[in-house]
Amino acid sequence: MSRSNKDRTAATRAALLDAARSLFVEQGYADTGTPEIVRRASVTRGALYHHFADKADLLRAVIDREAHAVAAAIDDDTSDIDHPLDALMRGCDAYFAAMRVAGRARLLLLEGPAVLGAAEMDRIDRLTGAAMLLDGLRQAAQAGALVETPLAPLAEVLSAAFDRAALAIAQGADAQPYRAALRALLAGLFR
Amino acid sequence: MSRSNKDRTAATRAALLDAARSLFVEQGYADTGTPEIVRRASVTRGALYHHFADKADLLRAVIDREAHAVAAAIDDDTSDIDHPLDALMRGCDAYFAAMRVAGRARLLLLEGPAVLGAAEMDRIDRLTGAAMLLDGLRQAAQAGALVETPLAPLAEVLSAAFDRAALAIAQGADAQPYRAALRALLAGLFR
DNA sequence: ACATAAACATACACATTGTATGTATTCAAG
DNA sequence: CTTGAATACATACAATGTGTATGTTTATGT
Repeated sequence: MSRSNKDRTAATRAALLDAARSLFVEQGYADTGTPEIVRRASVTRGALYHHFADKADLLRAVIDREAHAVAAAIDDDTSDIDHPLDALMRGCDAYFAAMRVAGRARLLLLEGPAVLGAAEMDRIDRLTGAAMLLDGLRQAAQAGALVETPLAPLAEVLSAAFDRAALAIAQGADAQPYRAALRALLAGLFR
Repeated sequence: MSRSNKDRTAATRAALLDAARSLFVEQGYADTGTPEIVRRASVTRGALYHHFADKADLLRAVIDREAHAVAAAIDDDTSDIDHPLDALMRGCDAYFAAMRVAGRARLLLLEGPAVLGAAEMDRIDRLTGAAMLLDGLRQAAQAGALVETPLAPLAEVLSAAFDRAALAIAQGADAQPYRAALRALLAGLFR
């Protein structure tokens, strides 16, 4: 039987993304070789380098997929809430839940920044988690409920605080204290 | 002339640390080979592997030195302040100043976590910047001036917020807005 | 002075990356 | 339905880097 080119490409790319994701999570990006990846994906290195520019480009694709999944999860949980502080705190919980998916924290918070650089990760973040946080803050500010301070940098550093908590939780820490700490931070911004 | 073994070791290690630091900053850890490092340090790869277990161990040594420099700088600037919030805000400024040293942010906040792992970086952090932040919060709490919340996780996520700001500033962003955002965060914790 | 150990230097085995080149499969046009 | 072109791979290769094993020199303690 013969598959269309579109199907072949989709299948091969998916196999590579899945194999790469699992290996990057198990062993880290640097300690995973392309021979190992293609073996697990049941394709050849030729296929890999046909679909991706290099190993880093493969990681970027893996991370893109992961970031969009997180954004979608948060979006689902916060779309129908009106009070700004409530929405922020719900978003906070949704983010933690989404980041519990095995390996996600490592990919998005450790390997990504180091391999792709902080600038590229910022670009990805802006399409996903950080954007929602900034939105939430904007709405709160319009309601006049927020302290005076530039919002974009505030969202950025808050986002980093969330990230750190997510990483700690992903590595086995108890979620409750972090949840409390972040809620205290958010609440402190309201007046 | 003959140098003592202690002197030889010190000189060789210093040359390797300096060469590695500059190259890691210029090109990143992954894109810097040991042949290039030893060339710049005017030693051989044999010397490198005599003093360090592997390439990652060399990075750890570089980062250790960097972290201690940051801690010392903060300590200098905050040792003689009594009001807790003042001390925290001064510590904040001292941290930003220390992190402006070229390459420091990249080493401590990008390469370190990825190569050495979050756990190892936590261990290093606890000896340096994060420890001082936790101390400051503890003093504030004892003065009864802080909101109710577990201090260790709070210090951890706050530390991450500082890190993110330092990274942005190191990459050319204006420091003022970040300073304002972090001060707003700190101030919000006091009642 | 001599044995020992530390501090290098050299050579090598192995793995990995990206590329270049070759082949098979699909697609588009006539 | 055939044919040329493009896409999707597969294979082979060159270059480079890592860690280790082994050799050599220099200091150290007795």
